[in-house]
Parts: sequence; structure tokens; C-alpha cells
Amino acid sequence: MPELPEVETIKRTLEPVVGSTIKKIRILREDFVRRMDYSPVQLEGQVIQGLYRRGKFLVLEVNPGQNLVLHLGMTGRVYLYRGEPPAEKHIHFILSLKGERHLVFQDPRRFGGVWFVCDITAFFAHLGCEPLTRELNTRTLGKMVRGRKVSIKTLLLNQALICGIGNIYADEALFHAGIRPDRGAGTLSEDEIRRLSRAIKTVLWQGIEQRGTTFRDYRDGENQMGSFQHHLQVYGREKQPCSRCGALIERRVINGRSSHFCSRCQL
DNA sequence: AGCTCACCCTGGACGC
DNA sequence: TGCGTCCAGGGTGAGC
Repeated sequence: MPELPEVETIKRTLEPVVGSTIKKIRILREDFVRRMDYSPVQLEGQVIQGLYRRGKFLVLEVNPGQNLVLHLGMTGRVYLYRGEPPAEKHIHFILSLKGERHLVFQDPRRFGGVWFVCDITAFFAHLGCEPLTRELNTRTLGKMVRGRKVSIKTLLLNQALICGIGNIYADEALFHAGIRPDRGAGTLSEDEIRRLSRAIKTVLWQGIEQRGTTFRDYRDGENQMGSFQHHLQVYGREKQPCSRCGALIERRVINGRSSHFCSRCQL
């Protein structure tokens, strides 16, 4: 499940594509293309000028008016392959570069996709703040939760407010902050908002340091697994003892998403 | 406007 | 072994 730390890790491992010339674009599944503001063929022969992450999106900037946006959905993998790409299942998109390198996008579940975007600012207009910047702090998080009846867990997953947090890091951040996922967002105290704002940054940075969480599908741009799964405190640890107090971790579905927490440490 | 929920999709786990 | 069923969830959009 690629969330911010996973996409950031992929971005870092794909850095070598910047400055490369695009030789050919192969779309193996038409419906994997979610948007086509310009013809993909126009990218062939052009040089990739930049690569960056926004929330859980990855952007290849060929020029300011021609961007290639990737989203990995649940099971997406994007990696650089040297030599002819493998004839594996579920490869929907290949970007061939000069020097016999191929950027391969594989996604069994096809929740991911690619967008050929001209106006990148408009494309991201609906997206919330980047949690690892100063845009997220006690004051801004306080504004987001004020008066909101949704659970704090649901609020953290809302990409229009904060972008990049998914199910794993939401559960981990709430454990870190000592707040139950089913608490109404509007009921958080000033101190809890401060703790949560810091906890979000802490767990996301830890995830990046560990090169992401590989539960099953996730791989980075070099097709390597992450290691944050070994450091998870609550996610996927139902009925296992809490690392802090020993009580058993509970699992509850909140808004259709499984949520993991310690009912003794999280209030 | 705020919120909930069904939907999309496939592979793996599990029960019989 | 094999078959059927359920589950995982990011983002979108319908409907209340």
C-alpha cells in the first residue's frame, strides 16, 4: 500500500531518470490512462526535466506544460529495469529511455493509473497540505478538526486536508499520539492536536528512513522491499501485545477501513 | 456542506 | 486438490 513514505522512496530511487531522453511510451492497457490532455507520443524524444512527489502522486515533468503523473493505488509498482523489460503479468505501462532502461508500471489490482497532464497546478488544486512541511502544524491541524464530526482516523485519510497519509501511517500516528482512531475529530484537545501533528511527521519520517512498508506488494524504484513493517506498533498487529503496555491490540472497522489501536494507551 | 457507503479490481487466505 | 467466499483499500461519486 504505497503511502507517502513509499512514494517518496520510489521517487528517490528513480532520481536517475531525470535528464534521460524518452525513447518510447508503451500503453499496454488503454484504461490505465486516466487522463490525456496531450498525446503521449509528444513525449518521445524529449528529456525528463524533473521528478517529484505530491501526496501519493509521482510526477515526471518533461516540461512545465507536459507532465506525466503516476499513482500506485494499492498494488502498483514502478521500477527501473535495465535491458528488455520482463514479460510479467499486469504490466500496463512502460516508459523506455535512452540507454536500454525501461520504467515499468505493474499493477495487478489496477487501482493505480497514469495521467498525461498539462496544467499540473489545477490537477493538484484539490489536494491538501504536505504533512512533512510547515504547512502542517498545531494551528492548521486545529483548523481542520474544529467542528468536525468524523472520526479523527477518517479525517487523516482525507487527501483534500492532508495528503499522503494512508491506512497504515494513520493508525501508527494515532498510536504515537495516544489518540483512539474512533474519536470524533472535533473532540481533540489542543494538546492532542499538537501531539498528533508531531506524530504524523515522526511516523512518516520513520517510514522514509526504513524505505517504506512492504506488507506484500510494495517495492521501490529498484524493485527492493522496505523494512518499516518490522517497526509497526499497531497496524496488522491485532491480538498481539502492545509494545508499550502489553494489552492486546484491537481491530475495528471505521468507515470501511480496518483500524488498529491499543485501548489502554490510546484515549 | 458534511458525511457514509458502494464500487472498482485481483490474489491470497481460509473453510469445507 | 479444488472450489467458493471473503478480505485488503485509494479514490471517486452517488445519495442522504
